[in-house]
Amino acid sequence: MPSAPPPRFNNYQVAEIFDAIGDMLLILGDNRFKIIAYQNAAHTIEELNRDINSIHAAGELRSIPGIGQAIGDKIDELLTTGAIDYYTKLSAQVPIGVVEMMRVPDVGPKSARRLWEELNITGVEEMKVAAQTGRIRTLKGFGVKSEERILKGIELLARRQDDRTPLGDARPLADGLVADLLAALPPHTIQKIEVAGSLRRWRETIGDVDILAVSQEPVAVMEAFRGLPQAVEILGAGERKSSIALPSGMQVDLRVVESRHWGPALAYFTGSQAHNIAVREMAQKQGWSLNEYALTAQDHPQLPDGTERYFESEEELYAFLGLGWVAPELRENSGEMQAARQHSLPRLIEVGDILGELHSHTTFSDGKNSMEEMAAAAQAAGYRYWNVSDHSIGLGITQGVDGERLLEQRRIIDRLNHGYAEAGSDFRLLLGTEVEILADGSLGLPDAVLGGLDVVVASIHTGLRQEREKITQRCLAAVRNPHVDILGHPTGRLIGRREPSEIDLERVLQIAAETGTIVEINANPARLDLNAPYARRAAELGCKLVINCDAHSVAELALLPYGVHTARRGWLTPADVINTQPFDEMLKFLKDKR
DNA sequence: GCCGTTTTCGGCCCGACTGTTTTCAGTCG
Repeated sequence: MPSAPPPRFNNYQVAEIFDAIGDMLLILGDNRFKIIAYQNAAHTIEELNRDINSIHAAGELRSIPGIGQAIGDKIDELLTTGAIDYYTKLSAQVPIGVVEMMRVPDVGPKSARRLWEELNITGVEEMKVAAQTGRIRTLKGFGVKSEERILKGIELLARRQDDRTPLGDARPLADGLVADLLAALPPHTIQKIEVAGSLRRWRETIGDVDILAVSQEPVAVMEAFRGLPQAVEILGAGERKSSIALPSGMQVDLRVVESRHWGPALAYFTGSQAHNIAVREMAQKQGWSLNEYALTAQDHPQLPDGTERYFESEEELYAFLGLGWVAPELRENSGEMQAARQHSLPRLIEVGDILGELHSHTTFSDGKNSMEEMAAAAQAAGYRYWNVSDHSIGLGITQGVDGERLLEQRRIIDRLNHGYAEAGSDFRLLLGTEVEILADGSLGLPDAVLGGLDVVVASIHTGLRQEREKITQRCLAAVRNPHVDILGHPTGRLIGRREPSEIDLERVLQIAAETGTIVEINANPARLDLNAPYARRAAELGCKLVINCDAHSVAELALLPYGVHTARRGWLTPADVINTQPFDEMLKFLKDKR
């Protein structure tokens, strides 16, 4: 009897298993470096820009950094048999509820293990009851405060539905906090202040907000920070470091350092942890120990131990170590250290490089502003060209455009373009559509209509849950259509709300490269689709990309930085992105469609 | 458990804050 094929695991699911193994080993008190190895492997797999199944099939698991013999074998076992024996045995040993207890802030592996072994507590709810009834204080080393902290932590955990905040929510919150803090203090109390952490790296979701400041009066700054009206909870209160919780449950940390420490401090608090460790290891090889304040000589060939070096900027610190300055978006220990050593870091794309927008909506479909209003806003924002691309009819949720309404849009665009030319402006409108890729792979408008348009964006909005092969073929049919210029938001994901479709992106990107189809990075912070790792992969495969706001209103023109910084996280240069090009050159890329 | 521009064995980043302590472990980032 033929056995059923093992279930398919995606990168995220594989990473979750190795994360869980790491957590269980933590609770069991196993070798800490072994635990770090599992955590690193999980992190690497989650960030991978290729499907782990295809890497496995190619026999290339061991070429992934951080995957060696043991973990490589376990991945092979999982993908071949559908399970990992080692993981199954660990799961039988450590109750899953004990692992979950570690998700409560201030409950770590040591506490979780003692509560489990000494009080027989095997879940968050049991832990809550034990804290409420004063059982926990009976343990040596735990007191009333410990119980209060645990209860507070459980409350905090419940308040935030998800433990990470989308970038698009966190960024304005952080900027608002900085403004409020500055306003709460006498002028010039703070000399420098910057949002660091994963926000400065423009990660698509944020765990907590890190703010770094320089001030001669750290205590006053700390007090003002903890006194902010947004602070519903004080999570920590030191002389130079405080933490607060916002109503959403998100944590914000503020650190105050001296001016001479700014370089190492900003680098340190920007992270990522993996990047920091790599920088520290480099420093160590040169006889320096690096912390968030300074380099300190340690086994240095010429200098006595304890000799310190300070840096007022990150650039000086990196240069001292023989490294080019690494843009925060690249600091993920995914090749940037090697490039920094060789001084071959790319000239990353910047917001100012973007000259036009090729995907936008108006009141002809589900946009909030008219064509005239959108065009005026685009022109005022300094764009040189703007493509009006309303949804094709039949999407159900919106009205849309058909051949006739497109003719109406063409008349408006011709009139407006004529006006720009008359006024001596080189700003130009283009007529396009965001045509729906239907469930069977055909398009929502006939080729004869698409052929008359300047720019065709093709996207999927429905049937996103189709199985892998079906949705991949559906998308490939659109990519191969000679009228389709751009593939819009390729995976359809909505961060924190809707998983990406099962689409085989590796294959889609290959065919996009072959056919000269441009791939979109959708700048809406809810989408960021392609994501950074796949944007990087797309460029590697020879695709050209476009960064589009997909603006549905004048206000959404402001979303562009989210797209550009995602492109930067994908190592993209202006040459990779067609809407950095002047109008005529950009059109040449569109005509390159094969 | 991983890894090698000093190493295939012996390393593997570093400090602030808190609580329950009488000098430090746990947690976090």
